[in-house]
Amino acid sequence: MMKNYFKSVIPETTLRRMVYYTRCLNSFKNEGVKLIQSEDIAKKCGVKSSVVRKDLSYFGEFGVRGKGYDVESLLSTINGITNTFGKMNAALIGVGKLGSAIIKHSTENFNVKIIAAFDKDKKKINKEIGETKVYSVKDIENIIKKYKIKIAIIAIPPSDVQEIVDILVKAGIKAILSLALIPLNVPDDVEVSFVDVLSEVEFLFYKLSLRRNI
Amino acid sequence: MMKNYFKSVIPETTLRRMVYYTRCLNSFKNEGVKLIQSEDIAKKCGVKSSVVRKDLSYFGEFGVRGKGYDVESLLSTINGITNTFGKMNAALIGVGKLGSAIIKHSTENFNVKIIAAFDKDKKKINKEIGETKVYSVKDIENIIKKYKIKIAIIAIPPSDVQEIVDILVKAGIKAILSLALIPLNVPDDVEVSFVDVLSEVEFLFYKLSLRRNI
DNA sequence: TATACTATGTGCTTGTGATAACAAGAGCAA
DNA sequence: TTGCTCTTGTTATCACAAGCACATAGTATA
Ligand SMILES: NC(=O)c1ccc[n+]([C@@H]2O[C@H](COP(=O)([O-])OP(=O)(O)OC[C@H]3O[C@@H](n4cnc5c(N)ncnc54)[C@H](O)[C@@H]3O)[C@@H](O)[C@H]2O)c1
Ligand SMILES: NC(=O)c1ccc[n+]([C@@H]2O[C@H](COP(=O)([O-])OP(=O)(O)OC[C@H]3O[C@@H](n4cnc5c(N)ncnc54)[C@H](O)[C@@H]3O)[C@@H](O)[C@H]2O)c1
Repeated sequence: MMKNYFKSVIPETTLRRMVYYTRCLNSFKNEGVKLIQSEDIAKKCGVKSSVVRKDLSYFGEFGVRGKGYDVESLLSTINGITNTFGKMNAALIGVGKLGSAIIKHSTENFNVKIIAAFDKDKKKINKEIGETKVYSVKDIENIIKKYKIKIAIIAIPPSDVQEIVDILVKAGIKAILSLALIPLNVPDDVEVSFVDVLSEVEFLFYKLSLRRNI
Repeated sequence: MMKNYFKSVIPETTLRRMVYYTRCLNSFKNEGVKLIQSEDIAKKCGVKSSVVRKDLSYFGEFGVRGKGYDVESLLSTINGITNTFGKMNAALIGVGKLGSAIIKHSTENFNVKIIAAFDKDKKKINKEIGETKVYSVKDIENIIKKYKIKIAIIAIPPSDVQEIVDILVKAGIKAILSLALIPLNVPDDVEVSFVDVLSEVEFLFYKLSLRRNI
């Protein structure tokens, strides 16, 4: 039987769901659950069980037929594949309202850890929020290189974003999550993605209004 | 020639892009640009021009062959179709760090307007943030009904979310955007969507790590 | 009025993801 | 061992979205 280890390409949708599966598995683990079925994961994540099995099968065979999946071993297998081992260190630029909300949020979430934050406001520099220290933007390159950080979250006003992006790329950042909705100029090997609450709300407005019109 | 007004179903992907198209059009309008081509929109939104034309064609024929689209009339046509006319009033629950960042963000964005915010903290109630007044959670039903608000954003701790969701649904809310990552229990006619910065960051970690392994 | 030109709108192909249905494998009991 | 049950892993099918490529319909110019 051909094993699917690292099939040429894994669908982005699958990768997105993997995030939810690991959360779900962690939550089962914390409840002391040892063994689960694809159906259990599916219910908790709001997808179909066949989707769960298909997704996992992109990486290999981890279950036991007739039984299910061992929670702990499935978790550590996924951690091994993604090389993250549950510890994902990221940087954050802009310790304003939004930035500090994200830092606090990350302390409640056991996966992503913001290990360094940056701001240009002297009043904020050298403060600590939980375990996260706030540095000057001048130190971005030093700190990013020192801690070998590969992913950064940007939560500053749009006008300054590209300038900061250039610094981040120079420092070796390989993926950027921007909360400002302006196009970013980056080399091909740097992943960029955007998150915006209000765009999502607008989308919901469109969806509602068209629903009535059909 | 059959006009496509309200073709049976419009793809979700199209609807998501419509949000970006309208922003793009507004930005062109503000720059004083009168006439544009699908190529212009495409470049600004990072998609292909054929996608733009296909998307618009789901709603009808708005362009002039050999010329392009009239910015202003295309905008008002879309506003007419979506019945939003550029004014999208939403409510927000939880005026903490995240909530107040979103309210501020909405003042910088000319589309979605947070016309009412709610909190349970007495110190925050009756304050005003920009033009947004903060009410007590006890007033949710009254205010939502009074202003006929159909969409709500939830930015409170996960533990209290379902309780608030029930109140919102009872008050007539038809779409909920939650920033807490717990499954919501709602009737079938209520749309639910989630936004989470850290899930997106985890996804980027997975993407990066698998990129190296292929 | 004719001709060249330009960008739209759309039919069609291609690729990708979702879903269902089923075969295969593991455990268990007699 | 044989047969039964249970859940995985996989295959085959369906649905949908992306993108090409061109006919179409409008403008501009002479
Ligand atoms: N995508 C979303 O869903 C979303 C939601 C809310 C806000 N936003 C956006 O996020 C940004 C921040 O919002 P906020 O409410 O936290 O604003 P804020 O004013 O509270 O905070 C901004 C912070 O960034 C710092 N800063 C500014 N320029 C900087 C620079 N060049 N280098 C380093 N630090 C810099 C400031 O000192 C401040 O601490 C805004 O532009 C807003 O539009 C996006
Ligand atoms: N999805 C994301 O990207 C994201 C990012 C950051 C934070 N969060 C989540 O958003 C939530 C809020 O974060 P924050 O940093 O603003 O926290 P916060 O403590 O600053 O604010 C929470 C606010 O909600 C109010 N509140 C609490 N319970 C309430 C209730 N039952 N009814 C009405 N109001 C209530 C509080 O009074 C407070 O004003 C947290 O649970 C956090 O995990 C999500």
